[in-house]
Amino acid sequence: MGRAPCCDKGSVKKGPWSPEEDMKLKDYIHTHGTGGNWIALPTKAGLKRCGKSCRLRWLNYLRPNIKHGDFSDEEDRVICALFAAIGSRWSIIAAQLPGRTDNDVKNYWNTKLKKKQLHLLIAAAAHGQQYSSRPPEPPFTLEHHHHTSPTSAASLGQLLMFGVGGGDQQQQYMPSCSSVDMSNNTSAAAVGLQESLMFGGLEFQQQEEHTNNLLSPPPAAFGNDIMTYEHHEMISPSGFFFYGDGAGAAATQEGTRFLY
DNA sequence: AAATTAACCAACCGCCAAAAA
DNA sequence: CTTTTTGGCGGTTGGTTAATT
Repeated sequence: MGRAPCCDKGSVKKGPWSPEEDMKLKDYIHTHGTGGNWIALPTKAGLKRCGKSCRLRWLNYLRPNIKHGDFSDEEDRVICALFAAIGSRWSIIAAQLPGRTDNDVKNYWNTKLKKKQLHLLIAAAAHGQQYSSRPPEPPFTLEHHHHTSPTSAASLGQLLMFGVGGGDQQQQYMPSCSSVDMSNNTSAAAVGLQESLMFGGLEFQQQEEHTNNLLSPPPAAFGNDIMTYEHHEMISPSGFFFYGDGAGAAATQEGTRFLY
């Protein structure tokens, strides 16, 4: 038996929000706040909506200082770099972009940026050049609230990025600490890894099983040295080929191999 | 001009973890 | 300590608009 639904599906309205509903929600929150209880809020606000729906509407659209419209080049770079480092942790990525929501960033990545980056990669391949995308200027901070798995794509990225240069081994593999300050890591190696992981991140996300293989044996068996990862390979269903050669992961397509 | 396809994005769904009971 | 509730997250869907045939 599954969990009880958070609200009566039959009596709540679904679909797009009307201006009237928006007004009701806005007015209520402006005068009463959220009250720390989204489930109870719609009833109090006179809305026939699920609490989760209200929360989403408020966070993604109605709350103040939401930025809509085109993303800047700098925002592109932040998204790409963070995606490479931590994967599809949209809430964390969005937290680095004032006024942007996780939904917004996610949509932007899935519909535009992913393709844009792919085209850049292919264009670079056609000219026999190394792909280059300047990472964002440090410092920015990664708040890490939800630790998933030490072998997840996110952890892989963090491990590779933050593990360079030694440090506490447990923290490298279990990045459940409250924050990781990237300004502490300005080594050329880290920047190179950040760039080279960019396209690995694209597919690593969907390849947890493969990633687990990539990272075996288990973390406890590894030292601080990133070179431990050399010569692990994987192939994604999309045809991209990933491998770690000790200098970072790389992506190839249609027989073209990039070396960093 | 109409039909079809692609792109975009708001919103929903289900899962997970933390908090509360 | 266990169970239930809630908030938050990421993946996905479906409606709308734009572009193409």
